[in-house]
Amino acid sequence: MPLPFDPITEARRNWEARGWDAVDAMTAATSITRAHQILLKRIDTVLEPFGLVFSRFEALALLSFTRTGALPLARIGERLQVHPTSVTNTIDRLEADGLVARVPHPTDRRATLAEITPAGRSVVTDAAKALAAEDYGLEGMAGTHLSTVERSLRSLRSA
Amino acid sequence: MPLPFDPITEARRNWEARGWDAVDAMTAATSITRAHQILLKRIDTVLEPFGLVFSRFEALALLSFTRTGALPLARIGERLQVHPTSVTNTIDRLEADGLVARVPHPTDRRATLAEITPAGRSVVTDAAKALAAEDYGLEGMAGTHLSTVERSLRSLRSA
DNA sequence: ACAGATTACTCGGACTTCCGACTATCTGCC
DNA sequence: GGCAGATAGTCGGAAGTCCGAGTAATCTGT
Repeated sequence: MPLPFDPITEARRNWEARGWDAVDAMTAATSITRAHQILLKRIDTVLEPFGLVFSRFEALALLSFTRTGALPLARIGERLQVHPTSVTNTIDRLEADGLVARVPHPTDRRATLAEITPAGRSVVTDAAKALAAEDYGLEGMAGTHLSTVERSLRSLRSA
Repeated sequence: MPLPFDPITEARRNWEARGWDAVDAMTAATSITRAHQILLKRIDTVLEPFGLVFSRFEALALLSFTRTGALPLARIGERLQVHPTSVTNTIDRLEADGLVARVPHPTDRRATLAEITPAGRSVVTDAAKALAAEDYGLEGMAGTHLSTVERSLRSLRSA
């Protein structure tokens, strides 16, 4: 089933043979794309028994960290770096499962707060343990590489 | 518009304060997810004038590297690590735009080859130049980090 | 030779994400 | 005050990905 060679190493060879530019950048971009594919699949597999996917888990975790357990949807979108409509969809699902509740913002009538429920706290705690037990899908990676990746990618997201 | 702090650094702080495990793995996983979001958006923006998205560009580039300019769909899926139905969809789009053509496999009547057209070769060459000019969306990253990321992620995809 | 397993591709459906557009509300500035 | 512009959330639609299932063709073992 697995290929007898690494597709990215092979792609790099082709790129170089063709004389195309920015080979290092291409290789890095492709690596990040593949890593994301693999990671998301593994994480969602772990999360599946909890009725979650990664984006919903992230939202739930974020809410669980707040002082009051609630946040306006717009703030969730900023933190998770996703489009407002994605937040609406995410919260819709979490609300349908009883893990969060929409409550009106006390002073701003435009805004809606998503508030984590006791069930939500319970689920997110269990799910976090399950993910930690699987190293968030990164089991194949040496520990030193974990912080290296984070450090190297920091400049990308700050830009 | 931009947050006054790094959401991932902030998340890490929360994880630690909560006493959750595998903090390094969580941070790395989240970093990869965000990097992918940013990257894909930048790349697709560059590719948009060519009527491409990254997955279609990758397929086209792969075909352009083959000896005959053609490959069975299944082989494309292996190389790009995507589901067979995604390949069908990708090739559908490329075919509709006249960048590839489906031709029957000469000896295996189950298989279909996707063959790059002259128009496809022209587009992929131009698109590759445009992407290289933007460093594949990785402009914010120092050169040394590019190979570091690729090396660190290699163990993940081989597993 | 031939039945069963495997492989290749496609279709329909479910999900997630984004964009554009729209309503409601708030804010700043004259 | 009041109006222009920004901000909050939702809806409809487009696109991409995956999974399960189905059809067709090829391969394998006895």
